[in-house]
Amino acid sequence: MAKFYLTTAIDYANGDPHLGHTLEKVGADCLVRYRRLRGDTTYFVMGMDEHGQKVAMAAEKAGLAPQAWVDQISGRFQSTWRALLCSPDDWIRTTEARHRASVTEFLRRIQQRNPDALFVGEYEGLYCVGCEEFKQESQLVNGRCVEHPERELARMKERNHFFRLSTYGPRILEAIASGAFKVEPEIRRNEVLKVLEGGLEDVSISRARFPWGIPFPGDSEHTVYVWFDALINYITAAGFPEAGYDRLWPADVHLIGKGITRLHCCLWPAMLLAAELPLPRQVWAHGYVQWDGAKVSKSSGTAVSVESAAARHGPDALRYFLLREVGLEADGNFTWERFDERYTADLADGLGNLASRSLAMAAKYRNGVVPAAEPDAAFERVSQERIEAYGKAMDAFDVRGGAESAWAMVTDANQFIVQTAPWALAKEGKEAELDRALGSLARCLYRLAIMSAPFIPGKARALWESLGQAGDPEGAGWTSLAEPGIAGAQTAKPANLFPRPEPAP
RNA sequence: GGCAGGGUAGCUCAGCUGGUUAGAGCACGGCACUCAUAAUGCCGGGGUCGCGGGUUCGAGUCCCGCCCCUGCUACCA
Repeated sequence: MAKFYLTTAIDYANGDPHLGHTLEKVGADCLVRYRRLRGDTTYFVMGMDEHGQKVAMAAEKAGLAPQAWVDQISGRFQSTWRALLCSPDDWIRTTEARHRASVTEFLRRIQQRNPDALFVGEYEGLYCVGCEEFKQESQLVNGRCVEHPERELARMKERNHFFRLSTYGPRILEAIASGAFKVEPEIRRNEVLKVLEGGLEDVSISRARFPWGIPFPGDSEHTVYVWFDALINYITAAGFPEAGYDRLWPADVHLIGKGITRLHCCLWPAMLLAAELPLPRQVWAHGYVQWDGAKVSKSSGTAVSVESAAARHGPDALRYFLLREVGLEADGNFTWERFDERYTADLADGLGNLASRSLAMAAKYRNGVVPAAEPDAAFERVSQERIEAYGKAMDAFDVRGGAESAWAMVTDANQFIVQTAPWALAKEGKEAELDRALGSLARCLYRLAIMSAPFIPGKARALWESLGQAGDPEGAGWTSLAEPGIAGAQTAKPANLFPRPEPAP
């Protein structure tokens, strides 16, 4: 049994969750549920990044102390993911004591094992007194701060702790080349390789003026730079520095957004190398959800809220849409029209209706009991092909392909129904053939309940129960797909799994 | 500007090392069926494959140029 430790990016606690965050959490949950189905021992972590200047400012704006503010935000994120049927094993927050201990120990470890990796230096940059922060060249307009164009930027120096990132490029490059550290999808790997080949620069990892952070070990005047702090969460959640963290660490996958690829593929591995800890096996950087073609982010206020999207057709439907339509590779678009089309076609008229008609026939002709008959050979053969394609796609994080393969079985089944016409068999008294047809359909629904579970866990379970099965479909395990044990089961027609939307007045 | 990826039916996308009339799903139109959530099945209309050159017996598929889109271009997460 393999171990599968998956993390998602911890979200920055300066605003509410949006659809962009949602894709990642739901995508991760889908992968984890699939691995569970495969029999892996999974460990799935989500959480919050709660330190840093922007959080402190957001708290101040809200009239709250930082801790009170992040408590509130954290609760909001957590309940949002729970409502979307995510199944994390842990919820990590960077303001927790365990994380403070982890960051402190992580830095001490570097200080002990590779003291050269850390040094005190001068950070020099353009400082905006209005914002009270350093500005990057790229942030400036006409050489001025956008927020305070009336002020002159001051060239200032600050004593900082630095991390000698520059020395780790070759080793990271080597880890990627050897496959020990995988960066996916390919487009992201190419980006990272380019950066590494171009050489890394040292980075400052402490801040002197931002009290909302973890004190820098040995220098209480400074706090740990928020990214250095945040990245460590992945190993904190594994239990570091307590004994036994290596049961989970290294992580099998860090699932992140493409915008933070560099931090996860350059800075984080370098930090781990400096601390002499194993690198994660893989970073997967997904694309973004766009709203009508425009980027969805905390800065664009026009975007759909997660609540309204989930309320539209329920949480299962939102998960399904994001996974089927956007997926984890490229960017994808969210529109109400498209969402409604997918919902109606794939869920209501597709899976929902298939379950409805199949179980109605089972009830009508066999009192709901699944006949123990040899399944239809052709239908069975196609189903095995779907299962294989599904597994192949899901293994490669291709959730779109996985959903496509699973839902192709819906079409297969509908075709099978029309071809065999069980109602005609019943009329003609062809009992053996009717048994075969109904038994084949039950097997198909059984498989669909399992294969759809990573996407629509709530509805998959409802289907599972209506098939007279106990527990949840993931628990049935991968091998039960090949040979569903459903003959003799007492089924019941479920309430509409996916009601058709009311026609607009 | 540099680097990377992409521009194929109304929409989302497949099209491997070039080869007969360019595919799928959704949407749309017609027919069939009645077990089902007026659902399903079958058939069909629909594309100058970004633009212009070139190589070739033959090019979405290779080469050159151009246009457009997206991402990255390092201490905002």
